[in-house]
Amino acid sequence: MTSDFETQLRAVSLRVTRPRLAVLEALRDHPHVDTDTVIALVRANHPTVSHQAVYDVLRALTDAGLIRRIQPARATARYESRVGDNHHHVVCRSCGAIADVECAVGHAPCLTASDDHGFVVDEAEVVYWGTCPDCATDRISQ
Amino acid sequence: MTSDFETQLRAVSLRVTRPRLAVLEALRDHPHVDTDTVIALVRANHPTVSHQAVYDVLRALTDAGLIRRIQPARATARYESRVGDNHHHVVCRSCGAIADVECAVGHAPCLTASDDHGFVVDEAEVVYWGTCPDCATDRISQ
DNA sequence: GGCAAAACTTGATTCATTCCAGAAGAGTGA
DNA sequence: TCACTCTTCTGGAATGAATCAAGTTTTGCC
Repeated sequence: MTSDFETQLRAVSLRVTRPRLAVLEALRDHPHVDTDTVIALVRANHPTVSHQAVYDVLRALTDAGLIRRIQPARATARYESRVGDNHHHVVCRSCGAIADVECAVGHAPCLTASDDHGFVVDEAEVVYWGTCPDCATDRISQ
Repeated sequence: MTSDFETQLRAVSLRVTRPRLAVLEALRDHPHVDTDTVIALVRANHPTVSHQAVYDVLRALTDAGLIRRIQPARATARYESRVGDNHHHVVCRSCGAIADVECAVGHAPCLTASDDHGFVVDEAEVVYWGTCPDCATDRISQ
């Protein structure tokens, strides 16, 4: 378990520290959480970790590609540990809930822009906007 | 020209005010600008407009669907006046430049999630990440 | 064990965005 | 055209996520 994260960290030549392991654990157990929640989760087990350390760790892990930062409009940054597969997200407009969505179309035609304006594109990010089941129910019952 | 914007505003039952017209003009002439730039552009013609008014107007116009807010990760909010067609954006990782991209695939298979988790999806937003021509050139020449 | 570099702690700061109270302006009916 | 009402705007202060800075601790390596 922990040694798994250790391996991941070493693989990208990052040192293995308690804050980093704690962040990785928190993200494994709670996908799509924002920075504040990560801090709270980490402190549940390691009360002395500073918020600055969490920001630092999140940035380091993101740069290293171990976690992914997602930031839908009008929301604070969220992170998830699932990387490598090109999956996407559905975001609820009303409550901000996020769920994973597999990339429907196999080799992903949507990942190729029609006219790239000379840009060298290396990733396509898709965000589906809508209403989650809970909010849809609320709206009807009101 | 101006009367065109006036019509748009009235169509969504928003009052026609100088700040609103100024913001719409600024966005027509400068697509993909951030809030600060909008404020600067508006003040070029109407020096007395407060920053709060611009924030207010941008929100009102966004809610009304006259403009669209785009907010790539690690960047401040940007706005564009092109709405209605489902076009997407290429964002340069290094300088933040944004360019429009037509939706390549006609009726857009990428707009349909494979498993929507019960979400009612009404929009799919695609962001292509990469390097713009200028930054690519810089990198090579260094 | 001991050393250098990387990472962490504490505390302050920045900056986009929002909140608030009062003033001004737009639309409406007489 | 004029007065009235409600929306919008002005100016200033406040919020909150994220970053910066200085000094201390820890990690990985010899």
